[in-house]
Amino acid sequence: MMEIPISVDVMETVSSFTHHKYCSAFVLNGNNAFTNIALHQPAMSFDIAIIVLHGHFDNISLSNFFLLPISSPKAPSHLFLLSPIPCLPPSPYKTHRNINSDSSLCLTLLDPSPVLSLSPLQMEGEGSVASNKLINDSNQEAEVRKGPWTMEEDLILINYISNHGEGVWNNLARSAGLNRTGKSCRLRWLNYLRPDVRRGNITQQEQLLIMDLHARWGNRWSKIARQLPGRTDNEIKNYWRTRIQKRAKQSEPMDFRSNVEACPGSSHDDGVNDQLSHPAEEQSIVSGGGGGGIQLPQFPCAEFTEHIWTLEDLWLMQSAADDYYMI
DNA sequence: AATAGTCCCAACCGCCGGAGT
DNA sequence: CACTCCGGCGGTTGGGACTAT
Repeated sequence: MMEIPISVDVMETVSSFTHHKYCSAFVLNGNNAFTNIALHQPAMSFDIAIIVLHGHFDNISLSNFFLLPISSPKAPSHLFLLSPIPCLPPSPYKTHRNINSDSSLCLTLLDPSPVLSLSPLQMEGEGSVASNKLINDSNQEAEVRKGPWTMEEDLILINYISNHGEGVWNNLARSAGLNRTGKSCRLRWLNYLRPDVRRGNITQQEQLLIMDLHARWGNRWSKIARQLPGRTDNEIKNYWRTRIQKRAKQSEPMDFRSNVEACPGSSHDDGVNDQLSHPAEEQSIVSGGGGGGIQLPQFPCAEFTEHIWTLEDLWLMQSAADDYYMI
């Protein structure tokens, strides 16, 4: 992976867009870590988000970007992407001053209009099967696309829903110009793109809750998921099958037990089950609310820092923000 | 470094029930 | 009542990521 240093010129460009009251800019580097490069406000609410793609990405997911807006009560009105991917045709926002002679730096405005022109975000990695199929399909028309969603499709879907809301999914797919089934769009939105989808590892509390609810309800994943805000049935199902079921097969003692026992107030199974048997408390369990004020995470401030935000940090931000805005 | 094996999860498939006609 | 359409659900799987050899 070739790392491209962020030049001062880029910083100036970014800074020129950070005059907005609620605005932030990030560098997303190849290690899935976010470097905050121009944070002017506590990262609780963004109207504009600027993300600089730093380095080379073979496989990048839009969910990485949406970790930013989901920490705010509303989606940002604009999302800028600064990308060192070669840009054709030249963007009016294009900056110069080489970062690399081969790769221009593009500033792409992702306008929330329903019609989205092709951005320069085509990643090399997706150039093979998926996009070839897309091209072929455009010739043959009508053949519905399957398989992994591209960033373009994600953006189209997000833009469309943010402007028109959810509706009849088949109509939505047609109206948005997505060559996908309504089912596919629904699934993608609900399991992945929806702003309130919570990501990150399943916590000990969530694991306990999943096990308890599964004991009660069986494989009713969607029902179980409703008790874990932000978690999808698909995620819980996968988690169960790949972790819990596997361990059960191996007849290994669940490692959560030792951790649970280490937690004050949860010294044995009875206590845990008692706690879980009250739905009202389930909410408090998963949201981490144990009484007392909610501690918002501390964010780096104004000037440029080298502070690295990992995905974990952002997940923490998101959950804290969720709690904050629910007050 | 190369290969094989394993893990994980996004996305698909098929079925079902409800709503509308 | 029968049919169609659609959304929701649970089961399954392809393939990329990761780990072990």
